[in-house]
Amino acid sequence: MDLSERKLGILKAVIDDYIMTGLPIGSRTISKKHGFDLSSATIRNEMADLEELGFLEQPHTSAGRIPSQKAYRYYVDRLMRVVKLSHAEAEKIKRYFKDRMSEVEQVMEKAAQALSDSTHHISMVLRPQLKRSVIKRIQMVKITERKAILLVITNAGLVTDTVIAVPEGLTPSYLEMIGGLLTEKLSKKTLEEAEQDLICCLRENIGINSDFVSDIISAIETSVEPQGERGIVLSGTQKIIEFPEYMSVEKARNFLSVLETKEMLYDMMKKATKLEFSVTIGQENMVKELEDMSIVTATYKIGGESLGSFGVIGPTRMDYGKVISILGYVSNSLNSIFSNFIESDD
Amino acid sequence: MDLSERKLGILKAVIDDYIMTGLPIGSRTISKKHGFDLSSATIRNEMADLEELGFLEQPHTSAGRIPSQKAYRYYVDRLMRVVKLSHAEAEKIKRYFKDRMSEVEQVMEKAAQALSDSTHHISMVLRPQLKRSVIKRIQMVKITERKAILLVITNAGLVTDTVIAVPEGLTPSYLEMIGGLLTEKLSKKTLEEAEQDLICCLRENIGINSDFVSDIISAIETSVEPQGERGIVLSGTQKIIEFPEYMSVEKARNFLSVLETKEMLYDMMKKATKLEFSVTIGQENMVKELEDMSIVTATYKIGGESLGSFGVIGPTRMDYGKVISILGYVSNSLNSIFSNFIESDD
DNA sequence: TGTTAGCACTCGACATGGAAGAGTGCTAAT
DNA sequence: ATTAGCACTCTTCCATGTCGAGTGCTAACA
Repeated sequence: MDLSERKLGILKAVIDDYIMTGLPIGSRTISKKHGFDLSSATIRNEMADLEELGFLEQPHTSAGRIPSQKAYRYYVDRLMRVVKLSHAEAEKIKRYFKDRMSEVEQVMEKAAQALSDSTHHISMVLRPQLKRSVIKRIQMVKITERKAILLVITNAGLVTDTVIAVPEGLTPSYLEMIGGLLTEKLSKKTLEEAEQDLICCLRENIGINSDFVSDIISAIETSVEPQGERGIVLSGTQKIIEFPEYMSVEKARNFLSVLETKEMLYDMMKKATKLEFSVTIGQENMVKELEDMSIVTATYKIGGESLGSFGVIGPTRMDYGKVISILGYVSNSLNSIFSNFIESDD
Repeated sequence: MDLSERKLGILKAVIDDYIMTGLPIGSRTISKKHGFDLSSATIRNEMADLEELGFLEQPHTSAGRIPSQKAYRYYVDRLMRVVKLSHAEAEKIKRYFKDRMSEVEQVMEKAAQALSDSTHHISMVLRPQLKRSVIKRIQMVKITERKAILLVITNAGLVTDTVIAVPEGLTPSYLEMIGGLLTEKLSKKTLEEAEQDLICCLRENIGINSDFVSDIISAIETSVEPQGERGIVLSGTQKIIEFPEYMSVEKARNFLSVLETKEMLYDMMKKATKLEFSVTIGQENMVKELEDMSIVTATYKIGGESLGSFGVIGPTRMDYGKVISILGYVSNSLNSIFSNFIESDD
């Protein structure tokens, strides 16, 4: 699996060039553009070797070569240089985050926009996985005769709020009392634990109108894990038409239908929450519809813990180096924004 | 401008057929498919007349004819039959609204999805224009040491909630007091009036930390009218690739850039709030990038007043009859959902 | 007078067939 | 080990020809 210095150089040249142009690269191009002091014939021999090793492919007999998936993998693992962002690019991203933001929703949206705008790929941002964050308080505020807002406040400084219906005639102080009860039962627990508790043993302990209680419970539950559609934010789906690889309407449609359901992406992103960076190239993702797409992800932290991930999805021919450096930059931005959400425990 | 019965029939046949197939219609097709007892030659003569009158156009000499914008206008105003939705179609829409929903955001999203799914066009839903709804109460709830949630409760039963920063050391009861003060000053006023008041004469009246007060004010202001991006929900933008008229990448891109900025759409939708239904065909919309798109809108009511509009945008070749009946159905659905948001004034 | 049949004509869609150009593999010379 | 040269392959592009759909016009018909 060890390639000669020269083969490495040629492989890198082919990949770099292909990432830029999207066109198969011929031996002549390489001997000219990239200062190798070798004739095209020599390069040809080397390229033939690389093809035999599975790093290059020919779309047809007399076209140039294009990198294989194996080549991209090798590139990402060993050849790639993660470039530092230019000042202009960094500024462009900063601009998205310049408003002071106090709501997760808004931050996610901005992040998604910044990503797709900078990378020119479709971006995905996973909502924070709050399961492991700890409840500080639960509070209910009556807003009209029959409605209240349920606030769940966690140590991550994040709040989820849901409007719930309340039986007529409940006094505000009564609601407050229930809030107090819930806080007492559930505070110091993670949302995940709380969910368990809610299901099994809360109903009995609070001897009130049971319809109301189950409303509250389901509200807390959905706030813990907003599923599928609401769990992931996409941006820049329009970008696909810019990629020649999706000119075939058939493919484009298939791909879009995957994006629309989101389930698949949601699962992937959730797994990716464990790794600081991940790069999944082509068929590595095991999903047929995405077999010539790559997915690059990174994570963000809230209170020191990786609670969510985000990334981009695009054709395997992707400028991995640049994408990764952009993700890194956004990751830092998110971390610092979210750190403002947190307050030291009292 | 009065056409003979026969010309009318032929015109309708051409439009109906073109809406279905997207292909130019020849005289033969019409004499065969649509039970006219006339030969193709006769139809040809009539079509030549219709072309002279500006209702039909020929893409090139020996193709069939396609309807002109004028024809669509005529069709919508006089020829079209608004078909009743089939049971299956109605059910399909109902399914989107089956969950009990308590938040405007969610309703809008579902409505947009239902629309784009049923019409196969891009759909747009305008957030309720709350300016004219009346404030009932303003309340602040402290959630952490330095944060509070600001709740604005209106007679439309709608709540906007924003997280705001509070100076350290403010007691909950103090916040409650400020809430009470604001309620006293602003309740019974429309949000629009309230905005005026806030700007000119509130600062002096409440002699507190002025940074904090202006935070509150700007939070209320943005809750009154979430501009541009946040004021309109789009769905189904992916649909464009399904339309042959957008195969030219250049056009598609232009169109998408209009959608992305949203400003234009926002203005249109806002104007449309005044009319129960509106149909804007092709160049009637005065926007160059949308010159071969049509926009059909309807409105929804909250508490008897038209507070928002929604609609679809698609190629002029659009099944207007069906689209309008779908909009009608969705309008009813929204009205009944929102009526649950309201509670009788006390 | 309105309708129809017939015919020449036009134009796009599609298939066919070189010619040009890019790139390759192989061989022989350096 | 490298390179120049050459035959070969395959795509792209353009010109050409054919087919079919549709038209407009004229003459005949009811």
